Amino acid sequence: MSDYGITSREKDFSQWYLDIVQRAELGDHSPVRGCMVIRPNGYAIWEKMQAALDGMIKATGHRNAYFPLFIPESFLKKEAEHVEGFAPECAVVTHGGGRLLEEPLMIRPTSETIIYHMYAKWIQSYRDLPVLINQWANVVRWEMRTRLFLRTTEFLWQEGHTAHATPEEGEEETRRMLDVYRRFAEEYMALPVLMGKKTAAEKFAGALRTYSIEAMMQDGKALQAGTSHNLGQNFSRPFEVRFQDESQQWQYCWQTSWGVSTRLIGALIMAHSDDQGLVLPPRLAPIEVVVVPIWSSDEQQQAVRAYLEEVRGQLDGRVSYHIDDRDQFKPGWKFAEWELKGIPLRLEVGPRDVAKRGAVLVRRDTREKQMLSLEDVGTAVREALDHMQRDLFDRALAFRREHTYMADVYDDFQTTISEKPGFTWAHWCGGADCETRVAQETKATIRTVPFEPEDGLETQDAPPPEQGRCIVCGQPSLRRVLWGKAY
RNA sequence: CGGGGUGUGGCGCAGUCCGGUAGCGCACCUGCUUUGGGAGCAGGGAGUCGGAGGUUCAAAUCCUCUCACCCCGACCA
Repeated sequence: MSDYGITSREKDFSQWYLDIVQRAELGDHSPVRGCMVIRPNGYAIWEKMQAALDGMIKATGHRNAYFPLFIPESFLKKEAEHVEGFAPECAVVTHGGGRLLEEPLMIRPTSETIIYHMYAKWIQSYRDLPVLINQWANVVRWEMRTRLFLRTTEFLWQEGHTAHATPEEGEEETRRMLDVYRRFAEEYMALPVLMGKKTAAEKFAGALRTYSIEAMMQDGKALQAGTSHNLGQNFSRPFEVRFQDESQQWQYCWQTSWGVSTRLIGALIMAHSDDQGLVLPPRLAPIEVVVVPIWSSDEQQQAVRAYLEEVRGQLDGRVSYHIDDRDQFKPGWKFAEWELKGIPLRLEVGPRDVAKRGAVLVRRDTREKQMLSLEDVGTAVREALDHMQRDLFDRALAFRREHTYMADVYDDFQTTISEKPGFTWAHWCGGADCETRVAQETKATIRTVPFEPEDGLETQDAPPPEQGRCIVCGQPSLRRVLWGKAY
């Protein structure tokens, strides 16, 4: 019963991940290296994510727009750090219409440059601010090593780009959207995340500051699940995104950008799924309930089919469901199949249920069975979905806490990092050298620097500020930062 | 780019060392029996053995080159 062609997590975690992607038909390799086909099962999850997040982005005052795929090569070069960070991984178009182009076109790795070029045209006055725009788009980054959903050459994402009159507004926006991502991860993905600041080494190329949400996968590794950047005036200066303030002075805008990508589907898989297949949080499941009718004789089939109409009455308008009445598969086969695909609930309806005027409800995550009477089906299903959503979050949070450690001296830190998959809180002086040394010696990097009480955002589960010494150099440190191996 | 591995019906694999009529399981098609945890029997269809050269009477198998994918490392959401 355990071997349906999925490698167990214990045996080989990354093979398990790839098996889920293939067997649940979420995605597949394309003929082009590193590129991914998102299959209908995977895309349906992305559409659920888009719908929820798009609503949250609009609720915070943003509007959607679309900017082009091609970026003049010269644009990317205008911000020094930005070009240094992205040029090596850009795809470049040199020909069009059979002729060599005068200026090569970069395929966007991200859209700051092209968008801010346009902002410069649109913004004249403080009355034009803030500009709050989001776009859903594809981007291309020529990565060395790819993995379906987690890192692919082309991926889908949303990128928000805003312009403000003051640095305070920019900072506020950066944090607001980070918190939107946290809420989305927690409430829809059932994924607990740690918010915080990125170190200089990990920040976005061209940003003043980068914030992120970090999640723990079942192998104890960290996954950056969303980022929000305070760009300061780093782009508004080279792109001349300026406005006249109330006193007729020309000022450069204060800007932000923020994004999440199809990588979140990878996060979903690695956070919740098991050796039987995909486990989806109900709020992102394309189908919430699959109904599997059971019969043998024709008379039974007629009775069950008639009864199914009553069951539908319980489900219609309350949940999204699918009735799997294919005759070529036996019920047991269907059970396994829908579990593999991650559908949260299964409702079994057979002759015994017709006789008792009931149904059997089974949860995907716990495989717990519940006998229902017909008139309770609608509410029981709704309740089970809510419970499952909450349980997935609680389980993931408990897992993260169980796999989070403290270390005070470097020896201890190294042992913990190498022997215990997970996160480690340890003191750090703030120096790039110490960070680099740890990365080289242990493969662990600083995933996040917790917010301070006065920041207005809280890094849940972070140890409070305290006097300590950097685990590498021994210099004084005022707080522990989060270390871990990352995807 | 470096190290390791794999390419053989749709999928998973054996066969390669030691050259000699391409095989197994699943899936698929037909029929009958089945249906509350991946059904059984009988019959059937399907493969230029990743690609290109070479050696040989003869190549999935030996030699050379090449391509793709996976795993581990260097880059990253």
